[in-house]
Amino acid sequence: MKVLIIEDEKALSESISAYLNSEHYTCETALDFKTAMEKISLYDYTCIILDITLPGGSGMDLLRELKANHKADGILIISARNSLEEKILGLKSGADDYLTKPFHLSELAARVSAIIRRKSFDGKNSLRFDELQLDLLEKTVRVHNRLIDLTRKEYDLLLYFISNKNKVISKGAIAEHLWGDNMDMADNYDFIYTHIKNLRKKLLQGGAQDYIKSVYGMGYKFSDHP
Amino acid sequence: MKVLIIEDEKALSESISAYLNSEHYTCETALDFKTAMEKISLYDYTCIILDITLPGGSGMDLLRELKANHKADGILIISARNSLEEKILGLKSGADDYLTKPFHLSELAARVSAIIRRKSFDGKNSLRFDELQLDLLEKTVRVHNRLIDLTRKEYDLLLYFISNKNKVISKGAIAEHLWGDNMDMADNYDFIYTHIKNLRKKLLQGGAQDYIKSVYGMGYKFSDHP
DNA sequence: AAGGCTCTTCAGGATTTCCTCAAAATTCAA
DNA sequence: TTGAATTTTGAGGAAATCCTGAAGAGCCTT
Repeated sequence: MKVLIIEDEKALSESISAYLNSEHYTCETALDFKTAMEKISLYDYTCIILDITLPGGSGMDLLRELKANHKADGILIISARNSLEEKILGLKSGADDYLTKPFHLSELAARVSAIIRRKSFDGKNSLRFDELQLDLLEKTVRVHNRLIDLTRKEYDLLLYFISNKNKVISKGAIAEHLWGDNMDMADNYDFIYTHIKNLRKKLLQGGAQDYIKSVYGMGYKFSDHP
Repeated sequence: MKVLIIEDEKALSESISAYLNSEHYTCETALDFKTAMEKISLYDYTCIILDITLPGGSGMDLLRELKANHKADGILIISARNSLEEKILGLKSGADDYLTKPFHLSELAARVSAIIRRKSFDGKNSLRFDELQLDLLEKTVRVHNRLIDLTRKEYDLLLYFISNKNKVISKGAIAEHLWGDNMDMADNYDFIYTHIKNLRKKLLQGGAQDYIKSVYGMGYKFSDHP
């Protein structure tokens, strides 16, 4: 799950990043307006954390841009306490949530998590797929209530599969979703093979079926019907 | 499904091509105006990706050309962010969708897929032909709800047949649509024969009729009435 | 610094699909 | 009816794709 942090205070940006990272999110940061615009148009994010009081006041343009492209990304606005309440009130309607500095990182994380749940998972915090139960808060996966220990990439992969069940997913899409763009994979899908293999093994060992069907020459499909 | 990429930046053109390839499209590229014009007048494409900001600004001429020939091809325009918004707005009406650089390859692919669905499949993502049901996302084919396992080429072939039902299709056209122009087949259609044979066999074994009629000296016709 | 965990790379082998080829069958036209 | 062109078919090898285990690289914790 990818989060973009748009915040010019480097120290703050980094601590947010570190914290969310430990909470299992893949974070990217943008320290200025230009970088932020580029990243937004280039990539999809599950959630965007936006400091509305960017120097130059262009935070609002960013918000407008996001709305114009009607991206489905969740947006969490953070701002200094003393900024103009009214403007922010207006902006608030465009965003999904709002937080004034200073704040506890744990609160930020909680809100990010809430936004993502609301946006992507219909307000629930667990996904079920046949015998599999995936808890978004605990970041755990269970088969028949028995815990399966997955690494981060495996968890991401499984989450991506489940949210695209029954669709054939190309390896290009997988690579892009799990690694972003800082990966020049050209014609090398070795690591995908490996992660798929490991995920399969763990699910099987945990007592689940092999939901991951390989579709030769096309990609993978996550489904329960044979 | 054939896609033509008209884009002068070779690197971009190639990564688009690679990605769409992994998503199961047959891609051809044109790096300049002249090549593009030639290809367009020579071949049919399911979708055309057009960089409107070609050097020389002839992207617009191309669009006009396409409209004049009222080809049914779907058109997706890509352009640099800073190009003249108004002109583009005008052009927008002629095209089916519009995307500003830089963009995410998965987003491009999603739009291409949407255009094709809208243009060719009435917005649906599944096709029905008599007893046959073809799902574009799952990439599956069913006869009376029973799954038939097809290879990539067989699937492509069937999709091509269904979208040209009741028309006689030449082997040249088949070759062009399934292999693009990077295949010098001279006068050898053996591989088409083989794939037709295999497709027929699988459909029959799956309990379907033999919809594929051979038209001696002409090609094939996909139809249900005898 | 050492150990553990995760991620990546690599090489091999297994599997699946694709293409080639030649012989048999079919169709068409004279 | 006969012969030439075209299509169908099966078999087998070539090529592409996928899987696997093991080893290396990187990072974090202790």
